[in-house]
Amino acid sequence: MEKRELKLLNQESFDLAHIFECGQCFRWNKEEDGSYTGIIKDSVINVQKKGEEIFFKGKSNEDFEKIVKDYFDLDTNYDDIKKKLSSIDKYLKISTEFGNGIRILHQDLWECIISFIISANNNIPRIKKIIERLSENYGEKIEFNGKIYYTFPTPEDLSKATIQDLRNMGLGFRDIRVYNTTHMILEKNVDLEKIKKMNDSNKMRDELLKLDGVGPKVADCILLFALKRYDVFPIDVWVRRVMNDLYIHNENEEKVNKKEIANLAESKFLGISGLAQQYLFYWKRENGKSA
DNA sequence: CTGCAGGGGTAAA
DNA sequence: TTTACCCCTGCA
Repeated sequence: MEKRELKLLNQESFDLAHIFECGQCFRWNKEEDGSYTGIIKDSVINVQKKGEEIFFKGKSNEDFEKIVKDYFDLDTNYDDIKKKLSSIDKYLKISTEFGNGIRILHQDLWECIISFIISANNNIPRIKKIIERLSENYGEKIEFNGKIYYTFPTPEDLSKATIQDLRNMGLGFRDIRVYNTTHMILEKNVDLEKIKKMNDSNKMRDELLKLDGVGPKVADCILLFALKRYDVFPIDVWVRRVMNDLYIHNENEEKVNKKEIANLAESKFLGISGLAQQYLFYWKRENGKSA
């Protein structure tokens, strides 16, 4: 493990809070100085922004620059995306301004699958705690700047946990799902490497849906956050709320069916509905009903 | 202090 | 289409 540093200048659209707090990831934590520290595969990384400069410091065995560029999706031009989205209507215009600096992270597929299985009918603080516990117990230890961090466990490592072990770590009814999915992936009943090479979003989704605990919403989150499928549109309670408030106006929000939302998203959001969603979702969540 | 709803859904009936 | 689900927090 070696210490690494990387500095970026004039990086368009890069806001730490908006990236890490928009609900896409669970393992980044804010430091007292305003920077964020997190784990990307086997690397610890601290990100700090000072004016126009962004500093990445960390510990890694791999090509640090490559990891950062890939994970933070630096080859995608978000100014173009915002321009395109804000031309749609006033809500996209407001929300892309509000969420200026959001980027969709390119997360590890395996970690993303387990994380979003855990997210089912759960809240963010508890999701984060559970993922930390899994990492502490089954991941690998890394020391950085005097603190101890843990990588997210590999399928091999996590397969050592029994269902009872998982229950003891607070997964609740999700224990059996994580257990089954871990073993399905380990035994290549579902081959993650094969999924990464696929082109058709629908075929990828079909593969993911074979995993225990992966339903339509979780599958779409995985497609968006780990497989860079910007055309998918994960529909959860928040998205349904936002879409109803802005476009559908049904008095009984719970009666709005998913198909109606999906059709609306597909026709309206120019083939990048996943990105549109992140802006709308983040904007509405941070502003409550007043927005 | 106790009770209870509800949280980024899914699987099973 | 409806229902239970583990655990935790916030609030009456």
